[in-house]
Amino acid sequence: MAVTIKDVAREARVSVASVSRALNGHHNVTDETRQRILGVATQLRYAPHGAARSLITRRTQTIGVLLPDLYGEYFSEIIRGVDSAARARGLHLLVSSSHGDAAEASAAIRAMRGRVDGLLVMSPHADADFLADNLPDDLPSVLLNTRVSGKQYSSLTVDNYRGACAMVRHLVGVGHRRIAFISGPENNFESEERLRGYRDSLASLVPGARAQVLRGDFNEESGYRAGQELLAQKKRPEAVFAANDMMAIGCLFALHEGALQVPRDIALTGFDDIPMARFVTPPLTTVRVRISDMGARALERLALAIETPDRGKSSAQSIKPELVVRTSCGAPAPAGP
Amino acid sequence: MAVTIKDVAREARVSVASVSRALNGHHNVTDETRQRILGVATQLRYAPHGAARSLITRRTQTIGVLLPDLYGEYFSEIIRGVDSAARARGLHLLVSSSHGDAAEASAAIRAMRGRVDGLLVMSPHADADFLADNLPDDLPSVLLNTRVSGKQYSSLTVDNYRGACAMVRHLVGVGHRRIAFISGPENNFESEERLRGYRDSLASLVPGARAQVLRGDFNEESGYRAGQELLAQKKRPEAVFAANDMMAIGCLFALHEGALQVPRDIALTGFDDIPMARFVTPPLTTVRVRISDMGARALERLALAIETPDRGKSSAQSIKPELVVRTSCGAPAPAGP
DNA sequence: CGCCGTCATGGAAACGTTTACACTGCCCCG
DNA sequence: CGGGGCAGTGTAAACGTTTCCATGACGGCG
Repeated sequence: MAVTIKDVAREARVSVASVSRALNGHHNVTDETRQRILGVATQLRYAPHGAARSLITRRTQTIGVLLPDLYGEYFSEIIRGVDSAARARGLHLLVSSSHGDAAEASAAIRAMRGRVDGLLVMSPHADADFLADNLPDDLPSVLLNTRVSGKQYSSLTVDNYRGACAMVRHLVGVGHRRIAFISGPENNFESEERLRGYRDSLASLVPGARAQVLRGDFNEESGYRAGQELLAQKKRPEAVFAANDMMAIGCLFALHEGALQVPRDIALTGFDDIPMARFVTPPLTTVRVRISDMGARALERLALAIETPDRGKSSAQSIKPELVVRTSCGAPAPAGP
Repeated sequence: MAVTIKDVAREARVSVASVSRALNGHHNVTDETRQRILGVATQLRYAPHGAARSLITRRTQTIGVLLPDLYGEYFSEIIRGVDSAARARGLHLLVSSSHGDAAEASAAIRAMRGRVDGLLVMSPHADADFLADNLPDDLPSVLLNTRVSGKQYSSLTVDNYRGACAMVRHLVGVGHRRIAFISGPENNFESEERLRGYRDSLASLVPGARAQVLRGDFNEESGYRAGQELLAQKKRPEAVFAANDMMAIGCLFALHEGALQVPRDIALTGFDDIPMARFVTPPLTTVRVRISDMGARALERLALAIETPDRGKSSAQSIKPELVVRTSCGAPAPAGP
């Protein structure tokens, strides 16, 4: 059996109350007894039982993180940001990922009850109904890139729409007119917003242009297939805008196999600016999201909401992404990194 | 206040004992009352309090994961593997990362008491003393790539030594004689083993060869600096073997900036086979570790140890990595991926 | 008809903490 | 010299579960 506070109390010949006080640094305990207790505690290698403690204090020092998936650089960047912010505050992270469907996500949320002080929800397929049904209203939560922005929940969202618009504007500015788009999965908020940005800005900037959308799912494989589709076309677009970097990279490989040079023969751009985007050849022009920063900010927001439950009840923050011009788009890359 | 089991009991006009039995699927409760209880529970949106439950059951359904850092693809691949295995078993993950020094790591382990059923420790700088002082002996643990293999702890280790040997053998086989090495950080078990493999096999395969070791720290930046050092040398090596892929990629960029072609002018190889290794140009010849598999296997081992505390008490498993020949080493790449 | 076994249910203890409250000396002040 | 405050300590309640044990009803069998 593990050593409990009672063992320490017995050994130090005091009550458990005094042990608790001494260990938690309360002032109302003699220096002498405190020293004795601390000595016994370290000697016995006592560590308080987390569950017992948080049962009574109603604090767990833990944040629950709900992710749709852990695959790919995007999500690992997110949790890297979340983790570093959490560590700075002495919080732990209970991660739960890969909730394909709503039922799994719902179960995961329920399982978090009594184990976390707050919830960081990142579910691009979660909608208002799902959240209303599943988010306990006594648990502080922050939503990350979720369809529901505003009113009742605290949220942090990338302005995917404007990011996509900026990219299309850039491509048009470089001189491209026929611009194809590789879309993300259906029913994914981010995916939909980027597509909408593409459609709207193309329509407004290139009157009469026909939007060409290739189906994708955010994974490299689907980008590769889209690239193959493009190769098979007789009249290819001048530029391809993939809804995320991983698909752009997959597409790049397909084009390369088809002996097409990027950007000489065809321009190619992505979205997210995952670390890998700098390393492929040619380096990818993309939309920078500062993924890990976003994770960190989300955690900060949540931590604040936990500390002061009333303040900042439900504010929606939007993050404006930024165009990063490298060479894959055919534009002369600006100086700098 | 959140709804507790008492609320459910009152509403369903039964005792808390019956509610507990009904919800946990025990057989000794009438179908009728069970239905009534279940109805009330869902209607009240009752979710059991995790801390309270695990206080009495002594189970948390959670695994603690101790990582040195969350940065880079290597560790995110690890936790991806761990996570998928955990999910398959219905386990949650309490991650704690970035323990620069032993004191932090020690505190993290203590904080896990009563919150986890087992510990997955990945600390290349952890040694026997540290573990003996800090690992509670009543908590099942699995060590991942840690210096202490064998006797008292259950561990999973990549055979870094043989992996490095295989790489040197390959480079020599391709015809290279002057082979430099970019090392990882000091006091890192994996780093040391890879260096040892390089030294030993170079000495045995190329008698009289001089080992050239450039200091690195596993990060891209240090690989870049090593590349710059190489550029500055008058008599450059024919091949460079970086102790991990990230440094190889950094080095690749430096060489590229110096107008050196890889592999025509100089061969370059890495270690780990992170996903990015396939995507750089030229694709990196490296040593495949199957990082996420390793994480998954480690979790399986731990889960087993938790279920059957006596069996498999402390076995050391070693994973043999595998050479992946792409084009950066100057060898004709074999067919296939 | 009475006894015993079975089964559904309830009461209460237990898990390991924190903390409100009570208690004991002691000092200081009136 | 007595009482009030105060500082240090102990006792016990509370947190929300699970589970042991007791209880009572009921049916079957001798």
